Amino acid sequence: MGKPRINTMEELSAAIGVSRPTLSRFFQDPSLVKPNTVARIEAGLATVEYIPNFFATRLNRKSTGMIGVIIPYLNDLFFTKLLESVEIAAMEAGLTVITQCSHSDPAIEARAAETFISMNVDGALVAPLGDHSDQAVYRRLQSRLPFVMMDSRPNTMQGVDFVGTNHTQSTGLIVEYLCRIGDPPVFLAMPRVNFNALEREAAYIAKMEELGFKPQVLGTELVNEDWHFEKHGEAVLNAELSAGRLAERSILCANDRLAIGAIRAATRHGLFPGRSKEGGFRIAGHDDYPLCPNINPSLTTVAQDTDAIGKKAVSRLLQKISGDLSDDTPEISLFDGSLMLRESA
Amino acid sequence: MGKPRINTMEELSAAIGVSRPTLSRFFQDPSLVKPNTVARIEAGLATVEYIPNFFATRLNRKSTGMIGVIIPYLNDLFFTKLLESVEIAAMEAGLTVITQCSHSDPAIEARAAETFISMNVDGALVAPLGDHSDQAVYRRLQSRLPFVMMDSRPNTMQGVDFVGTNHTQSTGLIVEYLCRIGDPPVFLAMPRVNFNALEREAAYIAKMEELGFKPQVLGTELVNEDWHFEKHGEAVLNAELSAGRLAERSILCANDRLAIGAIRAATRHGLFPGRSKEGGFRIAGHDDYPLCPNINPSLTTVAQDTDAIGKKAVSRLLQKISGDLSDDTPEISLFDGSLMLRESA
DNA sequence: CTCCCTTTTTTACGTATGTAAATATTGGCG
DNA sequence: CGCCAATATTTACATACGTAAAAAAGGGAG
Repeated sequence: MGKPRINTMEELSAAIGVSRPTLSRFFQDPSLVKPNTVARIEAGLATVEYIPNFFATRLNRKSTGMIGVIIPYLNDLFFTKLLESVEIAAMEAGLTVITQCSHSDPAIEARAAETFISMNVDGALVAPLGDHSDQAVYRRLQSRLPFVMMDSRPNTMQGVDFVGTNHTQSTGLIVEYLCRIGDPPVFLAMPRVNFNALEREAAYIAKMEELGFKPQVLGTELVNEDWHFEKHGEAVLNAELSAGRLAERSILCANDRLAIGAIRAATRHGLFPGRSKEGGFRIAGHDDYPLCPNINPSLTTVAQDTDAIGKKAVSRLLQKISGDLSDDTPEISLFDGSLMLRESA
Repeated sequence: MGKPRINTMEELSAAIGVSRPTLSRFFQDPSLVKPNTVARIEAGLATVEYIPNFFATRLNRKSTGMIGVIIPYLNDLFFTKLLESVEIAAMEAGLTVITQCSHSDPAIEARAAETFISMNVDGALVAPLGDHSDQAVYRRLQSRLPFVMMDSRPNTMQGVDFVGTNHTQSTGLIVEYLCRIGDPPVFLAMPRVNFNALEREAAYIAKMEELGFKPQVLGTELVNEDWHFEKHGEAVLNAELSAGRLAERSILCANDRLAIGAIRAATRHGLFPGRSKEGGFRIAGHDDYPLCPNINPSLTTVAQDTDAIGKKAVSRLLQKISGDLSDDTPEISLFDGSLMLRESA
């Protein structure tokens, strides 16, 4: 529209006849200004086009009202769900979220951290890359601002606030289910690049032994260089089936994307995993990837509570930002997984 | 590490004995400073921990070196791929990317636009929401800064720079393929909330008529309120198959996620779409969603060149930012789709 | 009408850096 | 040794707003 554009608060002050400090207080919190004056300001604002400068606003405030969020990958609906949950929670708390993606590159992750520090964000939330990460980056953030890790945690980062899934519980749950209904599962793992995958593998082994079964882990060797989860799952199971193995077994995949690939391998061998057939060939996953209900067969899995994780991460960060912590012991919040029974197991 | 922390350039100047303006020039571009001095500064920087303040840096520059990017959804790997391409291209151009997601909410989209203006970003790239968007938001951005739309474009926004797919070509390509190899396809559409879907529908109809076939469009009525693409595709095809229709037809879905749902519906009716069976039941999609190769059967589709779209959007935006345009006619860049022949059709 | 309290305005300074102009320094060369 | 050019430093001001203190204005109660 043709509203006159006003660039600074000074000009605005002149235009609507209210002093600049009063305007400043109005933009921070209208309740600090007398209702009568508020009305005058709002009437004036309706007349012009003015947006306070973001940088000038933050330059001399004690709090920027921003938090930084780093996720490792964009092309994974799990992180995307987590990010959505975080962004909504932060928005409800009135925070501006600056999201950065590492794109699988530790150097980019490090740069994102620098940016956050440089922006004086009130706090940072990071879902780390796998092994590759330079953990000095996390320690740096940890030492400079309120900091919470999400999803997975390097085993060398024990003194940090963390929010994630209890993989011992979640993996135990599905191992127990698979053992209860049919054959004890083998575990389709992946190359050791992901902390969570390792935790799940360990949880699988522990639960199997607890139940008196012999654990069996597959797929820890790299299949091809720039592998994707689905391709890896498909390749590993395909090799097994081609060798005449596993056709009557249950297969627990370290995550759903591996399972999607495994299902494809099975289908190409004429096998249709399913729980209908007692004791027969079954495939299960972990995470409850959004597409699980929509594939053939739909994938039995154990859901991570991404929504709870995102909300908790934000609320914990806010708590650390506000500074009213009874003690400064790092808080580890682990949410239980829940069984999603579908067709595949 | 125990490096002393230095907060301002003034302190840094005192600490390493180089004047502040020189430091300022050094941080903007070391080549503006004599190599000898550069060495001295770098030696000093290695001794301390200093990061220039992001806000102060941008406050008084003519260019902030930032661009804003808005995408409508996070939980869709198509947008995620596009965003990745954009972020990488921008990074290579030395730009800081501020990403905001609309989360299907026009109010959030509008707020994101305000944030960009308030941040003095050098330019904005937006993939709009569907119908719901308040188009005043786009016009506002368009009038205030270099602005390029991506992916889809409201038909009322004709005077804007746009980068996307040539849906007439891409849809025509797969319609032609389907007609050539077997039965002319019916079109599985979706409720009219998405501009691209409409373009594809129109392209389908045009190509069918060109080839002398009668177009048939399904699924334009809303199935349930908070529908997802997969569920919609599944529900629509399920209804048809249950009514004894379409079992021998070819089905072209407006996008791959609909197709994934359609395949599931087919499977549950004992139908396995495939191109092996000449003239038989087939399902095809549009987009080349990353999971297409991994489902059962793998999905034949037409790929959007998200990488080219992202790169072009960034380069066009840079061109507008630099301001050296021979004329100011909006540029419309449409990339062709390419056929991805897989198992389903 | 005056006093007192609340709110606003005025004034002034702070935030961390960019930027331009004037001045000083340095190095190379004749 | 001295001059010129390149570079660095000094000085000063600019960016747009936050914030605090002092002064002024406004409004209600007595």
